[in-house]
Amino acid sequence: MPELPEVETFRRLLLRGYNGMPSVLGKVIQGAHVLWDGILVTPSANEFRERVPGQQVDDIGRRGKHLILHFSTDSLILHPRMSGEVLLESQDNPVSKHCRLSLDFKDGTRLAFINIRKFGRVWLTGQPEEVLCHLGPEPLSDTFTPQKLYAILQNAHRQLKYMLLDQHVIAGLGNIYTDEALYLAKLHPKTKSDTLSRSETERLWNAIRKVLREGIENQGTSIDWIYRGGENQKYLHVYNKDGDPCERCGNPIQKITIAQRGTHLCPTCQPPPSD
DNA sequence: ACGAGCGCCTGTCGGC
DNA sequence: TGCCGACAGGCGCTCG
Repeated sequence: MPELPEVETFRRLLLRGYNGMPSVLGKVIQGAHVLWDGILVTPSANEFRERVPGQQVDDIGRRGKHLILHFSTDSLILHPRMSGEVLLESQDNPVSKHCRLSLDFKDGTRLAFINIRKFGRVWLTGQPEEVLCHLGPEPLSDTFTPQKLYAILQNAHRQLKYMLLDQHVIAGLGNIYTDEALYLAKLHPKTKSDTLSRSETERLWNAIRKVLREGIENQGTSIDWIYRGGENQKYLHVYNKDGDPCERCGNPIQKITIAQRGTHLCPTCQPPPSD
């Protein structure tokens, strides 16, 4: 599920508090539960349960699609992958069937990492940079400029869809926002990255930032049963719109497969590359 | 270097 | 109604 805007939404909700729950900042952990061991990359479940209690939540960050809870001595890194959610609730609530890991705070609240499909991953580490160092630049940061994107694209001869989904290249884009950004930029997803002109690159740069910013403003994209939090689904232009008329030209939106992923585009506004 | 295929999981939806 | 296959917002691996 979550791409950058959804994870950023989790971060902001935890910082600000929601659902009648206060912010998690300053909370002290009393107990830790690992309900499915496979969710932990490191350390072992037993070590996790021993190491976490007593630590306090000092800050919450995000890097790409990773949510980072900075504790007194360790950092807890959560990657929701396809079906992950973070839930702040009272310990009086029954534990969700799909809860894979949870923290009980001393004030009676609980942070639950919900993961229907067991694709999500969790790290507890004193060196978060070791987990995150493989990631490409943050697309919304000031240092991510059109010039930087141009250099990245010229450095490879790959289809744009593959390129944008690759977290080593840019951190945070997934299938929805990639399709939306390519549509806004009027670029076909099979276009080879190093064939883009400066102005096409600038269009793509603007489109990436626009779809991510709008996704955050709308608190993420909810799709049917997986994530019901956000409003952004109302504002999608191509994703899951196959057969609908393109808002720009009226021709039907098409769905094809690239990188084993459903890929949505307007074949008229996003003409296929000639090569 | 690049991209296709597959595996990891659980749930929903549509077709028969 | 029930069964069965296709499909799903991610990513790491192998192979050609």
